[in-house]
Amino acid sequence: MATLKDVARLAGVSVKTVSNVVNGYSFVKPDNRRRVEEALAATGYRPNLGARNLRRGRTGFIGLVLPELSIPYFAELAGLVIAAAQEHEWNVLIEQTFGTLAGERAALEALGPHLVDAAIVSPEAVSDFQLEVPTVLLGEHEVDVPISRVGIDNVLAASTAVRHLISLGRTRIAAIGAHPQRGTAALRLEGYRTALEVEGIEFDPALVVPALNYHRADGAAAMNSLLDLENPPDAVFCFNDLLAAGAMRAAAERFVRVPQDLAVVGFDNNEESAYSSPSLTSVAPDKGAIARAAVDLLHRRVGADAVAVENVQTPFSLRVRESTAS
Amino acid sequence: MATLKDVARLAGVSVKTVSNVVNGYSFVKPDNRRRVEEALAATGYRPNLGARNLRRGRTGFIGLVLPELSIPYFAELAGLVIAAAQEHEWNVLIEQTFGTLAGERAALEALGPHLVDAAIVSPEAVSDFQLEVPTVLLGEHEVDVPISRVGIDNVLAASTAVRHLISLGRTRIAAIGAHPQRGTAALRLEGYRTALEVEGIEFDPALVVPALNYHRADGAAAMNSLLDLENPPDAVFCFNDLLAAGAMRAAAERFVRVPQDLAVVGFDNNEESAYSSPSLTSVAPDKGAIARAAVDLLHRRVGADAVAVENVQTPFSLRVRESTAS
DNA sequence: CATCGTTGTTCCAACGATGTAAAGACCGCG
DNA sequence: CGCGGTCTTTACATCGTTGGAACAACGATG
Repeated sequence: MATLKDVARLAGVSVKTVSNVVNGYSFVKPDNRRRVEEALAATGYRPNLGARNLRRGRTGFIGLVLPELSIPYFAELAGLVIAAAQEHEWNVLIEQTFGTLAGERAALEALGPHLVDAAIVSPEAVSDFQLEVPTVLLGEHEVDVPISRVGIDNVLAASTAVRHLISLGRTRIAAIGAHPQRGTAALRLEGYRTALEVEGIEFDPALVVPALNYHRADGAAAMNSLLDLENPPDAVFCFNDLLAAGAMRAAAERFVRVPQDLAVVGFDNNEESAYSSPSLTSVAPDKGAIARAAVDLLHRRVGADAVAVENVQTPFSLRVRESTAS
Repeated sequence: MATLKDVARLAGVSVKTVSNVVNGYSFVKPDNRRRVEEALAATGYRPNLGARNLRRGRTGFIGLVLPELSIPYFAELAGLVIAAAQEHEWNVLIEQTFGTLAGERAALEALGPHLVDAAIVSPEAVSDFQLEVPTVLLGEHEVDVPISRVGIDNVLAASTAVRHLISLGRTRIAAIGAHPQRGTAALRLEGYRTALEVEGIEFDPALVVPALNYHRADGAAAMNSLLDLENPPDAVFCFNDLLAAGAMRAAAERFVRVPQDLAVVGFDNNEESAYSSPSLTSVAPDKGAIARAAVDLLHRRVGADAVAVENVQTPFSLRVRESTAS
């Protein structure tokens, strides 16, 4: 592995001159610059990032803390964050929390200034933060500390989804995904209730089903409990697409037809949702916009002395598919 | 940010003694050890990884090169690799190639010894490697250089899947996913042909459909072309679950019933495949075993002088579900 | 009591890069 | 020819850590 020293020796100049060339410093004699560039090419020099960052006081990494890569929403998002980070010459370090308090604490603990320049965190459990690097939160989970956020208007998005169901003529509309701690769940529930109220449909607490995790199995379990009701729903709003996938699966197993007997809306617009049978209507956040906004915000923040709190709202849309065909 | 120096000053000992305590060196007077530990706790000291790795000649990272995180198989695998890497105190750096030659070259170019200690690569296009760090390949894509590999027996797995279809009494069995360059595709095709031969079914080239990418859309397109045949298949073996998802979607759109009119088998056993309607029979590689084997292999390799080539074969199973119910 | 080996601690150099300051080269101008 | 000013290059210190050598303290040994 060639170092600056090797290149310098080969080019017959000092180490610093090579460093200057590498970093695009203007005042280098054309003749020397040429010799250095030849030596760089000849040795295949690549800067040692550890050393460079040690000297510069940066690490060149940002942390991305999320529940689990096997959840499609977070996998898609992670891919987009990696792409966005590349624009700023950042590498991304992914930490999985599995949605647990202990996991989130461990991940946040691990991401000090010694490891990352900044962090993007998608919290589900922690509320007390002890931050050492610029951080931006994804989603709406509430925490005690003022931190910048990026996300969509969950209340509006949820109410849009539910009003879409109502526009189909459905009146017994269930919600799957209530959660005692998650802020995002609370907001989506609020949007659900708002939509019912606006449209003059009475709120029935029996139609709101909690989900401890947001996996497919939870959606299936919730759907089964709804179908066991004396007066089952004719539509269901699921707080993410995995819950919806589970719900549709459970409905199919019980020969409940979607959308005829039961209209279903999801949230997140996972790629798979366009290909399920029936395909799933879903709230589609602009994931690319979220990733870019988060990374750009951190990029502005790093090195800045002011610690302003920004809230970025990214756009969303409703993708109407077969699961809510009329 | 506290450094060793700060801790040393606080504890009234030399920097090296603190370093010794941090690194678990035995010969430290109990009294000093106690004082150092108190000082460590008081300052909340965390080692600067850049500096440590600079000194040690390590980086503390391994690279994971894969096509795309939005492909569920790779997302799930990435999550497992991250978990496995943690056991060895490694952080994982993910590079996406999007399956292109240029992307793979760029990713491999970026992962020198200055950035990672080792790399796990899932290649689809490159064949000429220029490796600077210990590397292990996932899958069976052929390359010119001898490198260690981890993966399943693709021929056996594919033939197992196809023989399962034959055992259902199907005779016109199609294959979706042939690809001119991908080694894995060649092996799965070989397994397909082997199974036909063993079971005495004539090979019909019209039933083998290529797929340039392995996304859902490609599976749908391939399925449509198969259904346009004069004599369409009664079963189809898809080289991954995404192709199968697309195929099932296309079948549903044309009112072809799965499994009655068409049995479908996929490959990879994505989590979503258990929840589709109908649920998808799929070859299930043990992804956890793959991740662990790859990381462990690299861990043995790093620091070793011998450059032996190992080939690790991990187990797989066939998950039979509704798409091949009889 | 001199010697020795074992413990425990410190000092110094080094990993590879960059910021700073200062020295050297070179120019035009009076 | 000497001066000041602009380029251009260099030596040196430094980031935080660890390896190695040197040194100091200690009890045990003959």
